[in-house]
Amino acid sequence: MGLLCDFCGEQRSMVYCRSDAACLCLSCDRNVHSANALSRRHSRTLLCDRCITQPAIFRCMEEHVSLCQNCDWNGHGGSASGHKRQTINCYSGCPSAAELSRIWSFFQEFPPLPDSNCEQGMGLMSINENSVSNFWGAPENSSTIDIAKAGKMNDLETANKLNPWIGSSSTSAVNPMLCGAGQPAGSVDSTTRKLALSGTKDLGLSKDDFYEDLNMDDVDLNFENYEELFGASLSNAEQLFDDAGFDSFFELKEISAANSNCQGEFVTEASSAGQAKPMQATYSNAVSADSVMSNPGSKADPSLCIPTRQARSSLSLSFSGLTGESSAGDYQDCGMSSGLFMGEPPWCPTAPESSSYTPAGRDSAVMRYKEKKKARKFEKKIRYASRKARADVRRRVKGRFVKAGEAYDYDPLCKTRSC
DNA sequence: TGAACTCGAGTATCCACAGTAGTTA
DNA sequence: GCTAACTACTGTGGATACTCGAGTT
Repeated sequence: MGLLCDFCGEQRSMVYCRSDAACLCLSCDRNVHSANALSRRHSRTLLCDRCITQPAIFRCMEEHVSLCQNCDWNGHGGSASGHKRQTINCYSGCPSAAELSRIWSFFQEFPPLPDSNCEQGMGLMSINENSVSNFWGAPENSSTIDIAKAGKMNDLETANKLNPWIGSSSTSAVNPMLCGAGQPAGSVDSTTRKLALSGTKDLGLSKDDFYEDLNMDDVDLNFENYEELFGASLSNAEQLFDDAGFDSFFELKEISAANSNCQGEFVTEASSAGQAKPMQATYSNAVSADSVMSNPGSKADPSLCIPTRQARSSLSLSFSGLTGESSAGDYQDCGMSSGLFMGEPPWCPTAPESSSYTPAGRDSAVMRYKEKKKARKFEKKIRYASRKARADVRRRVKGRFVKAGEAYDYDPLCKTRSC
């Protein structure tokens, strides 16, 4: 990745495609992602104007630059800079320049492209309404309030027109904080996050929908030993999860808080390290939190994702203060939104109810946790729909595929062998 | 208290075969 | 450099066997 387009190597790269791990100019973006229906699903976002390697998360309206989380924090001061910032949404499909300008209200600020063909090409783009899937809610919820204030997205109908992601009222603009482009260290203020969450209710989305999309269920899977992992520091972590709508964590909190003897080093560390610091997850056994939070179903190296049972028993997940070692980029490939770990402010004052747990409450929480775990969907991503279609109709004997023409005991097309 | 047993949850494996990727002529 | 032919590999779903931990006897 670099300044020049990874595809043509000539034009200045402007957008980042996580699926391709490529930085592309607008022209090549259109060419590459109009090739087929699958490529049109790739979510892209702007490149950081400073490092030109990471997907941008925010647009600084004061400096007119797009910044990734790293550059926003390191060179820009994050939210502390006081600059008015706008969240940069992901998009998919082949939006036109006009549509991009509606997704990104600042799009017109961009200097004219050196190659006029690019802009011309952009004008030829079209959004494929059927080629994209929903990652998250509508932009008026997931973007910053500034958009609405600016009157760019204050009309739901207008927003829906821009939104091919959720059926008839969908958007192609997705908050990169929540989309697959990765979740860098967060400087999204809590207000924004709460707004985004409250918006889910308006859209008919539940919190379950939210954390399912963010693979939080997978996190549950990894953290079998949640009571040990979270210990009694839940009062802090609770706020973060609560902000993000993770009621499962609230349940964990209830369960763990009932076990008052679950005190770890982490508690002391988190409380003394100062609440202004974003947290960093660390493993005592050198397994990075990144690894743990990343795709739990990975077969490539399970040991990196899911510690052995023995190791898990000795694990202590530490949500301590932020250290400079943990860059935003470290989290960008996490299946889970790292905003959960890097949000600002990371730790809010302890919730008043956190100190009053009863055995009944614990039982209730355990029950709810088990029910939710039972109802959890283990959906896997289908990479080849054609293969799935064939497998769906392929005849089997005791679950195994059989050669065409041979006897079978299961026909998915008629469910009974008699047919 | 520890051993043996049961139960449930989760995971690995198997199968055929179309499609993809890489190599060679 | 391009094309065709060939080989090797991948991924798909359902049933089953297996492992492991927790609970019970």
